[in-house]
Amino acid sequence: MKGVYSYSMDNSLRILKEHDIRPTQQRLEVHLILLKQAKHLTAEEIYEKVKVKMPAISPATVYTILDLFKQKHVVNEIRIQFDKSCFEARIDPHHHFLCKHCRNIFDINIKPCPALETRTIEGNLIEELQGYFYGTCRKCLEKNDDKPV
Amino acid sequence: MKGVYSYSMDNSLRILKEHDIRPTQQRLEVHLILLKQAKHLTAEEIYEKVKVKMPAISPATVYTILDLFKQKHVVNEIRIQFDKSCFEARIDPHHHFLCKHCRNIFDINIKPCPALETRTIEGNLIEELQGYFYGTCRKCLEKNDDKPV
DNA sequence: TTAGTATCAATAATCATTCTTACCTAAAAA
DNA sequence: TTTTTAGGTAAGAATGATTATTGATACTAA
Ligand SMILES: [Mn+2]
Ligand SMILES: [Mn+2]
Ligand SMILES: [Zn+2]
Ligand SMILES: [Zn+2]
Repeated sequence: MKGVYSYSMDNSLRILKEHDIRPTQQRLEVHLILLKQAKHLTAEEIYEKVKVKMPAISPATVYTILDLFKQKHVVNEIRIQFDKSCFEARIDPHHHFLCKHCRNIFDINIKPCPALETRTIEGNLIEELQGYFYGTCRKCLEKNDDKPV
Repeated sequence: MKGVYSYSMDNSLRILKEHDIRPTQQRLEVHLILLKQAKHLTAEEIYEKVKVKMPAISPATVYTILDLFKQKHVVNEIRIQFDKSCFEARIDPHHHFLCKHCRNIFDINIKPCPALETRTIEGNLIEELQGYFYGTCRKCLEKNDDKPV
């Protein structure tokens, strides 16, 4: 993660161009937000952030842009929460953890993960994978906060 | 899988009792359907099947029952499809594959999977996990059916 | 029996996401 | 420059799976 992404509009511009995405203002803004945050944001959260700079934008536009970004592989969509999607600029396959207590979502590194290292399983071609872990995060364990929200 | 489940109402009755679930007709019926199918069924599909025997039942009841079953760990819910959940009677942790072409969902066995063998990762306590794989299944590869639906 | 509790069906409500439509913009063509 | 064209966007309606609510019924324990 460190240094892989830098947070300038120039960078977003370059990345969009590299992926054959016409860089409109709205698309640049959405992409920059994801780059800057380096977090997992819902469409709603992204919409709220874009609206600060572009008050006229609509949620549907954000959804459309995220959909395009997904197809062009400039964002990763995760469905670790049942009721809504999150998006992130990190696109290399990696797993996620959702804490039942604090509801935080963060990346998980499984040391040698066979799932991440193979292209096929039992003859089936893997084009995408998602690993979701649910439980109690380290911080909440320390707080002895055992009951889920 | 072979022989682990048998498909009688007696078996459903026993399993519900073992999990402190009062065995109503509706609950037994939903459970039996999942046992018999040994597949991944949506709430809608389960509802349609229950309705054959119990025409008065409503979708909300099926959702309520599935929710109870989840809490009591007699079913496993998988969210490999973005728009709806599937349920299965198999409750030991295992991964799933969704084929983009034929839309089939099936179990995947990762030989030694560290994720399935550990209770904590980086200090975080894992209480549940889901591994979702997306791509082209063996059968569709054989058919040389390369384009997703 | 009777009060208290749990379950259920039906309906309405929720709410993230998608669809539809009309307008707008920017570049290509003339 | 003017016209054409394609694509992008905003707004609001529609979708559809799931959840909440509610009133009725069935079970349970004393
Ligand atoms: Mn991530
Ligand atoms: Mn399964
Ligand atoms: Zn936590
Ligand atoms: Zn297939």
